[in-house]
Amino acid sequence: MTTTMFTRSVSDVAAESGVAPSAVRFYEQHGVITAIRTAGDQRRFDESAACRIRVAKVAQRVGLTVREIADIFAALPADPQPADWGRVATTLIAEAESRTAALKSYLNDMRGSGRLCEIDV
Amino acid sequence: MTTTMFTRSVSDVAAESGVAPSAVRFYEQHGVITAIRTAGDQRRFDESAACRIRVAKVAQRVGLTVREIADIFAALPADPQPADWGRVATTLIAEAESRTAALKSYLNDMRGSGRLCEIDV
DNA sequence: GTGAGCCTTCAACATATGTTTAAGTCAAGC
DNA sequence: GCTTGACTTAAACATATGTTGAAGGCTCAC
Repeated sequence: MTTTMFTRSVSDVAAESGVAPSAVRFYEQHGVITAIRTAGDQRRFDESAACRIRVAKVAQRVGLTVREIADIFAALPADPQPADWGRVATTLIAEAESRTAALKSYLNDMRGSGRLCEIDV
Repeated sequence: MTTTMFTRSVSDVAAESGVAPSAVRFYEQHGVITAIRTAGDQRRFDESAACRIRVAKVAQRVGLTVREIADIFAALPADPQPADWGRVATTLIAEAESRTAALKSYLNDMRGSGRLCEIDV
């Protein structure tokens, strides 16, 4: 069993995930990623950090807030396994589809409802 | 043919759409809705204003910005007809589904790509 | 053990999305 | 004609999502 290695610095994770170092610190402050500290108080991340950030950026595009994403990621254990990521993926997709369904439903209802925002296909 | 009537005040539209009067002014500033002015410089909206706002609120939930929504609504003529709303609805749904597809695609790709964010179903 | 290049925190700034408040205008009923 | 209530603009405030800059500390390769 390999112990989780917290070897990445802020700039490592920034480079791996394609965001600015300031964003990496921001995501840590808001619980999207977590870090341990070195004796000299520097952050060290494990390999899942860059992954969490990349997923978070895509999730933000479907309307999820950083807080909501952090809440969903709370289900990920330390050293997440593929199955853990799978459950998170399912949750994220369900949320995105739910919001799209709400949009479709609202737009569809417009068609039916009297003179209220009449709509046609 | 009925000429479009700009009869609603800010508070009328706020009540009809379920947002605060300040939000109605905000959406006008950002092009989500448009108004004419009375001789006394007060805003008057047509019946589509409350509808635009309600649709905008649902669209924001799938990640569209106010700017993006205003751009999509730019396709609506004065006194929009059901068919006009239908085209806007199609555009909004396509955008929402595109973003959800991007999320799914990204999460799905994670599964395949080596040791990069391994994921399993 | 030292210098270059990271890292730290904190505060200010920037943009998006609004709300609140202040000071003043306008319309309508009494 | 005066009061009342809704309207106007402008600025300040609030939250979310970051970026930038200053002042200083840590690490690693040499």
